[in-house]
Amino acid sequence: MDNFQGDLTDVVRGIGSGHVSSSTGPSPSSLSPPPISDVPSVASCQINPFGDPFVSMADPLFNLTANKSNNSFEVFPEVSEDDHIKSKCSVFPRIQISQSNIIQDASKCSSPAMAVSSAVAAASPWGMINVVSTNSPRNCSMVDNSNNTSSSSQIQISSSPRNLGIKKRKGQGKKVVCIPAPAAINSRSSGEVVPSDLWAWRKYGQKPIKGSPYPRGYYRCSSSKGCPARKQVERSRTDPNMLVITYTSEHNHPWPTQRNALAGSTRSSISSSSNPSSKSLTSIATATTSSSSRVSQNKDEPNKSHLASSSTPPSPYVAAAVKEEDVEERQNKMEFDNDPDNTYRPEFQHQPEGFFADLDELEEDSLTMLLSQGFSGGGNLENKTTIPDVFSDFFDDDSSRSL
DNA sequence: CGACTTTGACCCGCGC
DNA sequence: GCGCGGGTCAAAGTCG
Repeated sequence: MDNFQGDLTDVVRGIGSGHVSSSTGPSPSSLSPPPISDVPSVASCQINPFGDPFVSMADPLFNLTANKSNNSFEVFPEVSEDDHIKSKCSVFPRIQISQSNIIQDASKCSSPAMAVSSAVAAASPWGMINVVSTNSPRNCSMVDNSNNTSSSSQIQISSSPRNLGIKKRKGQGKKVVCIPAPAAINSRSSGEVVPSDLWAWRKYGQKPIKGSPYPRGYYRCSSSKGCPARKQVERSRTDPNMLVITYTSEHNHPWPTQRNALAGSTRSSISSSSNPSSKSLTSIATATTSSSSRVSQNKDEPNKSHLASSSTPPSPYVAAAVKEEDVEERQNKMEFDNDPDNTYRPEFQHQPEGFFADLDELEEDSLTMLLSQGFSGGGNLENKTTIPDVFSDFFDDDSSRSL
């Protein structure tokens, strides 16, 4: 049902594909994104037990220089969870898709921020992405951007035992992601906006939540049978412009393959796929995710929806490491890190070659779409970064699609 | 026809 | 023990 909905993936994609300049470090104040080459990478994208690309991916395209010494977790300070995401941003980094007016928000945070300069950001309603992992009490959360959602927004990712009143299951960790709701563009009649990611999600329920005027949607991973991964999507009570997405459980399967990704993706409640104009409006928000992939994954353009022909998520997205709340999960992550066979592991910045190798496996259109999402919007490519030749064709070819 | 969304009912955990 | 609220199930309907 999130057909119209913007996608986290989209957000990420925008980031990654857009000229992502990211900076981590305690100087959020630097409003001008450093040249890509100088930009420290966001983080090592490490494990994302949930398999969510936006959670853990770095941006290989731009070869963000990762802090090689810094593996993910350290990059992102822990943040606490709270039932309501408060508008206090204290200690965690943000990924900022910097669009001129966006970065300043970073200064609000005392924590390291990633300034992501993205041409795409311009086209995207989401200017800022705040990826957070949580563990410590009350940290940042959502910035009150009610007034500037269009230009600035964030994605917040946190793990917490009980986010938003969600019952915690044993052994499960949760990640909460807050993103600006692509409202009008991606909302359906219900008013619900459901960002999605590269996984295929199937809605299995919706419930009104006490204390919130907005219902919560329940989704499970449909990329693979028996996958326990679930997510809940609801609007923030404190800021209706923000969506709070809670991921629960991990995917028990590799990154969805093209086939899997397409599974159940044929439906498109939005006409965007067939309607060029609407598509252009929603391309950023919808084009990529599994769910969104439903939108974009039309039979007409079956290959455009996913990155997924490779078990390794070849995501050029800005990555953020998420710190798990549970020790167990952390251990699992560590295991992931140490596990060469881990299929989820999007540690691209450390393995650029591997990344490109994976790209070969991707279907051209998938990549095209992916990349186009990011680059087509802003048009600042030339001065932002050097795009590997391997992608140039995609950009050229695809830019028109998203425009 | 298959896969999805919708939605009411049911189940379960938690607090009182 | 009971009630509330959240999470899940599953039938019905929708869509491509």
